[in-house]
Amino acid sequence: MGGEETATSKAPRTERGKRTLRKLLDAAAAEFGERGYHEASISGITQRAGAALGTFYTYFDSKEQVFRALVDDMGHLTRQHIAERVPGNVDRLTAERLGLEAFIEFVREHKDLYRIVMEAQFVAEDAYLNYYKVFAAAYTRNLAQAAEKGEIRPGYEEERAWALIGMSVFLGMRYAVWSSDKTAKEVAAAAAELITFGLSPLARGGGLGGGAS
Amino acid sequence: MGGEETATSKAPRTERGKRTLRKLLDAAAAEFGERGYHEASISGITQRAGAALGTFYTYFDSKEQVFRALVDDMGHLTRQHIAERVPGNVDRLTAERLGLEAFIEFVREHKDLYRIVMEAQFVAEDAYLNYYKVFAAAYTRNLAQAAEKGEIRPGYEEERAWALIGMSVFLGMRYAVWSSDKTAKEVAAAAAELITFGLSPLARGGGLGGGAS
DNA sequence: TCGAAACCTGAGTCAATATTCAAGTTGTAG
DNA sequence: CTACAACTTGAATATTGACTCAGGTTTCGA
Repeated sequence: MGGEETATSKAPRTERGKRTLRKLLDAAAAEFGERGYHEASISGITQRAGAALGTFYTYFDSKEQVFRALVDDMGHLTRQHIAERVPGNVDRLTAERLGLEAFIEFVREHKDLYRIVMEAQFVAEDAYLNYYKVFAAAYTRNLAQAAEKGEIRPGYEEERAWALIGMSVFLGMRYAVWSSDKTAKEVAAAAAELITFGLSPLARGGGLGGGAS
Repeated sequence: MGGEETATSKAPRTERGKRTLRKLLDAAAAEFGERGYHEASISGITQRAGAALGTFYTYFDSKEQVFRALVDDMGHLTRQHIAERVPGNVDRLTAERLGLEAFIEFVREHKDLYRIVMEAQFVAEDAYLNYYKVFAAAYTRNLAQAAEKGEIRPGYEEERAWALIGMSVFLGMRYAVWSSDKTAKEVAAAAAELITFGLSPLARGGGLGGGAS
């Protein structure tokens, strides 16, 4: 997959240009995040950025292109943030808890960008697909490796990856985007307990986060 | 709560009217499902329905109103379909598996409507919120009851409900909307195994679906 | 310091389409 | 059969907002 660099001809060549581009990207994130893709307007973006309408087209070909750029950006940022918070040497079950905790925190700090990712499903489906496929592939691999090491039960790696991603996404939506009435730690502990032991009454009740609500 | 009946003044009074309304609703589901809310056009809807443009406004006040009507409809249909497939007397863990299986099958048969529900997050956020809140509340209650009966470990009912809904939604998206490369039964079995025992290598490996991929 | 390249400006163009409405057609009660 | 209500029609209206462009201003290497 190639598209690291965006449009070739539109890259800024001076310091001033770089500053303007950054202002426009931040403004676009805010505008799309607050108003959604279709309610958002280019003039809204340039107003937020303190620039003239035409300036937008110095750096972007279209409304859709800047939106896609933001989605890709979010993918990088998310993976980076989670990687920073999850040491490479912990076992899979611990990694799940820390990863979810980091994810929820991240979403809280980037609600706008997160909303953009979700809306990409309807605006730039391929970008959205790619976003989650990258996650799912990495996740599937991690699960398979953990299974080999005996850290988790083997089997169903792909289905589990999608199930776990869905869990994270919805917990992020509910406890980061919609409301922050519980801490990321609490939510992550609850989910980790579920991921580790399932719902079965036979599993040991102690363990991680305690057990009571 | 309460909006069962839609607009009062716009209800059809003759057989012909009822038929036209139904054609418009079906056409709207197809148009929104295929093209998304904003790409969809009223003229697209009326063309599919074989009606004139103005006829749409005999039955609906606006584009958004018909969209909301479809979201509400989907909520009813989904709950009904799942309730039909999950006997009331089975234990919670079995209910989870059957419910997910029914859900995936349902999404496969109603991809258009399902896409509409997801897009509602950006078009009619309150309708979307309501859709999931109803599910989450019911789910939370079911989990609490099951815990009382000793069918599952108690605690974290609300977080678990959202986590499980997220799982279903993403598995539905991946294995029903995007691709049908696995049967609903297979996917449900994998998820049920995860929900029941978690990932822990300590849980018994036999049980439900076997274990190997 | 100079000039070209880079950048900025915002009024104007243009296509799309949600919604209205005045004039017809069909159904049905009496 | 008649007349009114229900329904249908599609051209016209009105708004919106993405995108263009011709002319300025700023930057920066030489």
